[in-house]
Amino acid sequence: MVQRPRGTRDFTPKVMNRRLAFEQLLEKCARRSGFNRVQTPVFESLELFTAKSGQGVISQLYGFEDKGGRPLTLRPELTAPVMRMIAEEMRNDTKPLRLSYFGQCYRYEEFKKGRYREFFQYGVELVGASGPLAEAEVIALAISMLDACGLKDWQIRIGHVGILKDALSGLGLSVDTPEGASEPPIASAMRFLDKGDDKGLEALLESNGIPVQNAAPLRALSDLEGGAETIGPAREILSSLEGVSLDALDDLQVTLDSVAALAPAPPSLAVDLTVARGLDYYTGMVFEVIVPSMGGEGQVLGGGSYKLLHLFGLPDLDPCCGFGLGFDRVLLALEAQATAEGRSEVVPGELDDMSMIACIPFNIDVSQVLPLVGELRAKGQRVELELRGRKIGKAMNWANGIGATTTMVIGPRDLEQGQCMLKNLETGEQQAVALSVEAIIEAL
RNA sequence: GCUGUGAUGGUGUAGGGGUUAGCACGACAGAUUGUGGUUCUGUCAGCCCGAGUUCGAUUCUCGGUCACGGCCCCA
Repeated sequence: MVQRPRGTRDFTPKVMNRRLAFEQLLEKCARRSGFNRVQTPVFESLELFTAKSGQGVISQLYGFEDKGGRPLTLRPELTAPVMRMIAEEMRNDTKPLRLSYFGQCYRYEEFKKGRYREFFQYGVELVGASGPLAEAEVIALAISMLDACGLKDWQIRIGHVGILKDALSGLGLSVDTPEGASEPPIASAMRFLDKGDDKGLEALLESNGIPVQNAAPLRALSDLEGGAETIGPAREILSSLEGVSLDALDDLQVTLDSVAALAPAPPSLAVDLTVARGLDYYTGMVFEVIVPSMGGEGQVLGGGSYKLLHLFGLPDLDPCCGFGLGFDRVLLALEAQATAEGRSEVVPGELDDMSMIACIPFNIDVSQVLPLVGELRAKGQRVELELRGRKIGKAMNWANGIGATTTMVIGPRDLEQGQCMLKNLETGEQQAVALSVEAIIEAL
């Protein structure tokens, strides 16, 4: 038997119902903040992603050539396509742009729980406005979304790549990659700080001619933990270092205050100056959301301020701010939470509007009920018609099996009397109702 | 990139070098030609793929594929 390709998934109606409910919930949040949905192609020019992220990404791309030999690839993420679309289609639109998107992305890598070769990303980009307030809008939306989906166990970590970068370059570490090295000294330093590798950090400072005693304040800075109150100590540490500006820290303070005013309070908010997004186009505030119970694949959302539009000839619109939400991962977290709490509703609202009429023509010609079925559907009712001519007992079983909430039995006797028998499958109550759309809807 | 475990009807599982391969759920049909979720009966449906060892492999060995984990990485 042919199986589905490695790292992909099928979604049955039951699962899809949940996914649609989740997508709609996210979309509603986005719309309330003024974000509008866009969509881009599933495949793009290969160049779009190599330009943004470098040649290194090619190994994880589903790349191919079309019949004209043009190098293409399935998209590995959605930020670059949206930027491309802005440059191509939206140059003259009123700024700032608030865009949301949702779609499949593809990465050729080993997959596991919460990590698939075909995965779904929901995200937003705020383009054409920058600074602490724009950043706060984006973070506040992320918090509102997670709050709305009912997830309880999560924490948001907010940082600012500029702060640590300024401190390090202020000390004299270079942002340029020396010959023969794989990364600039400043990136090495950030990695050592992130991993807690003090020896590596000290060796690095020494080899760059920087007094080793600077390692201690850097370490203290990156070890800072806590909420918004962390800004104070950070300010003290930074003030003790030579040639370091406090502007970024001031901005972060404004962002945090604005977020607190705009969004519900998250279960846990941490200011962490070592939050580093993977790629270097992030220029300012960065943030991520972790679900601790998910272990190694626990990062469910990540974003920040970045500069990408200069690649498309629109440097004036940089920096932008946005985030991507791991649709599959959040759903996994919600499912785990629902299981733990013994709830059947995983996504808020997924069980709403489940009413469905199972129409059972009994010993009559089906054509006699078709107009009624059509009218009920036209009025917005979900109506499923028994198509196999089952006897009454089996038909009831069928109605039960498809999850109908009401059965509508119409037999010869009913036709004579101009009625149908409506039965509520939950309560078992049955009543005769006149054979008209209005009467039936009224009786539901 | 490294590494551990596994693969039996549609689903979940038992078993084991020669078996009518067992059980549960399921779907379908009947008991029940105007009323479901219970019950009874019947039917449907399975040893991942390839090679090797063997008189004989679903079982043992190797390879592949797929699945589930732990690291590394993660736009």
